[in-house]
Amino acid sequence: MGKERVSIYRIAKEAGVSPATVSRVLTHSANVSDEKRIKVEELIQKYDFSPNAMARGLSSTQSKIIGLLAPDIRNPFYATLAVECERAASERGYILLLSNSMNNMDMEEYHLQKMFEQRVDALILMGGKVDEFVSDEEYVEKMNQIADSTPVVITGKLDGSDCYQVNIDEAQAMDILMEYLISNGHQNICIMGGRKNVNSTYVKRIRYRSSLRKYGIPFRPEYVVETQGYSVESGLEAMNEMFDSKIELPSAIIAINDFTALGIVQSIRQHSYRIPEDISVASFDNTFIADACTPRLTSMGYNYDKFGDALVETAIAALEGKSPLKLQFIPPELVIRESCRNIEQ
Amino acid sequence: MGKERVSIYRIAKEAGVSPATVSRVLTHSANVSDEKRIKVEELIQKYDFSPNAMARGLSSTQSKIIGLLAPDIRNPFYATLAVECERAASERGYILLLSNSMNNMDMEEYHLQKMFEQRVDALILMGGKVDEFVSDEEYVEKMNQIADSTPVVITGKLDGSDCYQVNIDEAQAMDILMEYLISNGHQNICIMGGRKNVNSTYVKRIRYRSSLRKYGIPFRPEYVVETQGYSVESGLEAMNEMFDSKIELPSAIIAINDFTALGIVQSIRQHSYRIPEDISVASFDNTFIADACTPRLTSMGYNYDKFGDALVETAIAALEGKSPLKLQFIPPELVIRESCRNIEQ
DNA sequence: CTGAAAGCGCTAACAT
DNA sequence: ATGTTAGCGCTTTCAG
Repeated sequence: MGKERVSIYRIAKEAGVSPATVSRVLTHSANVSDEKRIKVEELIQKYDFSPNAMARGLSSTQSKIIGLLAPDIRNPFYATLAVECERAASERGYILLLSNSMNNMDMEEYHLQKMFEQRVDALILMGGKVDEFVSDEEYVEKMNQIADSTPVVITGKLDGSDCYQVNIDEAQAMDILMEYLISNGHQNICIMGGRKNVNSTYVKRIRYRSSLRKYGIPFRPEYVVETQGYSVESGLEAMNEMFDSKIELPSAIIAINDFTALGIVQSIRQHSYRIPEDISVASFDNTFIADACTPRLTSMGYNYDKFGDALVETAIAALEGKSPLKLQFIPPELVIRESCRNIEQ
Repeated sequence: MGKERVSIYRIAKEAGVSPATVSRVLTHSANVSDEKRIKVEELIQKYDFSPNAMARGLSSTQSKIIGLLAPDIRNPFYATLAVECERAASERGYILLLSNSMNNMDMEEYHLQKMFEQRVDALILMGGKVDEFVSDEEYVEKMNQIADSTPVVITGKLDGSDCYQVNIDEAQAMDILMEYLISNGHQNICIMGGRKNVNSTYVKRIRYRSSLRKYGIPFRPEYVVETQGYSVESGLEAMNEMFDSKIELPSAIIAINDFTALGIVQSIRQHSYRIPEDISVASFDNTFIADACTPRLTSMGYNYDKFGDALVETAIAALEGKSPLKLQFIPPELVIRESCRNIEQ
């Protein structure tokens, strides 16, 4: 370690070329004679040299970093998406800088700040503030300010913002799920979990009602159950309350996500009902939870790998000055397992 | 955007001071007269200026980034640990650069390379190669090479390496769990899941046997069940095989982790046995899975937030030239839920 | 306490 | 095809 750190200067001197030439072979940005190129490559090999990303970024004014701000990767939905974004970014020569906002404004701001300091080339935002039904004005203003210098791609919605949006087609997802349940003879269908001020939840409820209308099934307000959280516990408590109330039990329950479904399943089992014999349960997201649950959950899934691709591709297209679509939808897919039954037979 | 980007020069000029002075107020690295400091701070506020981390890093030769290489954050164990490391790093002014190796050597190398290019100040490695019982010689050599210039902290083991280690005390964890089961009357205890060439698994098996010996319980080799993976499916298959074989069913099963436990629970239920009435199940890691399972799983947990602190603190101490402990252990804690019963009554 | 100036390691014109 | 020369935006001696 007493040695001079190796830089392109060191390589250049030893190879008898200029630093610029070393840079050229490093970036393939221009032709270099075979002779010199090979010489330089040998030295690079010899010293196991790799260029300093900070210097490169400073000089090129491109960090080759994409920032990804998620609410909490302990939620498998975000973990899966994050992993796919990382893959997509790597495939395109970018690094993913992942942070968790923990659903906390201060944290969110802190990480946004740090990402800005790193001069990330683009920003991907998911969940949290960008998923609220009524967009926070100040927040929108701040995002627009960022979007002014850095492309911002969001999963969710942010009214009046300059951001690119790549969203799950929640509407279609709910339509498909409702059709599946109704065609299996269900009429008393409950949608359980979530807050109406969360956009994705709002959209699902809207489509739930329009599906009912389409099939001529009367809407029962008590079958739309709001919960504060999107957790296992939320589902458990909501379902317990339904048992405690005198509400007629639905034949099928749509959980707002896999976590909530898990809680609902627990409650149902604790009350000695069987799934799907007595009650059918379906959910959204199709994380590994759906597959790990007993019985395995029928769930609306998304092609996460395409989702990651779309997010990252949009970000990169935007930062390269191309104009990607402002709004894209990821098609949902119904994954049928053992938690729903046909009640007509 | 036609405007000159704001840098410390812009601030300096407008404040009538030198760039060095702006830098000083930014870093609090030296005293600046109140008058000038306030003037500068006002301008910083006005332009919403934040320093370019690449320039700062290049100049100071400190990136203030800690790299964290995990196998796969879709596994809640790693997700939890990653979140805690991120928190710990943030609290100390560092950024966490998280990547997933996906249990793939090429990916691991790729991300290690990228982290090196970013000149991360320290590296935290978990799972994968650093958890193999027989350490890969070439890998050790490479890690030592990295450790030569960058502190490396690992969770796991790497024989003959210069790395710092922060490990779960697997031995104590197994001892506690065995004592709990045995004191609840269990004699036929099975340990299911994992590969013996994974260090953490190896240690658990060793202590399993020594616990048996301590309590004078005969060792039955058929009660040590190896699986290739650490997944739900691994557990399901292993338990199914046990049912298919003519082996006497154990009264308690220790799963190598929560995932495997989940699979085991599924298999047991499919075979119409009850938990814990017929068979007790316990596991390691105490992720949210243990709490979400039905019945809720008794599991050996760790204080993840202390774990994250230890990892990050060790990394930072090392990079600051202090000499943290080379080897530290995180104490385990038994979380008792409803999946094990006392069979003596 | 403050400013001038020299880098940090690379890329990107601009020459040649 | 290759070398020279400026920077990129900050920190850090070194003077004063």
